[in-house]
Amino acid sequence: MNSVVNKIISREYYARPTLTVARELLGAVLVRLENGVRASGIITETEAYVGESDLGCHAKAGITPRTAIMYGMPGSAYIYFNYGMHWMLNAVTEKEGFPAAVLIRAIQPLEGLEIIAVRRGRQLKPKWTDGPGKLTQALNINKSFNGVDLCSRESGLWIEAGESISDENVTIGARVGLNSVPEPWKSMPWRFFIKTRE
DNA sequence: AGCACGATTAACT
DNA sequence: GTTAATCGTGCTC
Repeated sequence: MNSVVNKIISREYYARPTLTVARELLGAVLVRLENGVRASGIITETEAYVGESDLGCHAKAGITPRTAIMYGMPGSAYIYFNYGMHWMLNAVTEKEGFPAAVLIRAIQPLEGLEIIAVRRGRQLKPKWTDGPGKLTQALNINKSFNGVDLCSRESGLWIEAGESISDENVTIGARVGLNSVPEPWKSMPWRFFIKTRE
């Protein structure tokens, strides 16, 4: 697509502090390969969920069947079902044993516009992938990807390095949707997004 | 076994 | 701004 070779992001990258990974994933490219066709998008919004002490993080409940993935290998996909209808995609971070992940909240469609249009065409184009439940719908990501290795192309889902985004183009704020989460967790500035581009 | 609720979305007033 | 849709998960009984 562009001049940058499609370089997949390594496990060492995900093994770093979650806030660092959340910030640096902005500009990276989320890729879904399905039947030989690539559908992808530039990551434009992320949120960090960090450990059992973070009361906004599912890991606050400790190890359960659902959260076990977050305690596992960095670079794994943690996918959960919310509000009875939406799949949420996260990338597991930090060292194995420490439960944390980055929620991918939005992307800007890059490749596979045709297939994305089939799945999201009922909505206006700017709304195709501007929410966590929307991008999983657009790229056909569901429960079957829970636990897959994002550092490998085997599963058909991975993340590639992209343009790096400078600080002046990034907005940082409180995470979204944590309505009943107590302070200070509710207001932690752990949401990162790229300022409006053209 | 039953229950309340959620890291949301789309449609509607 | 308000609300229905819709069900897995973790907690209580």
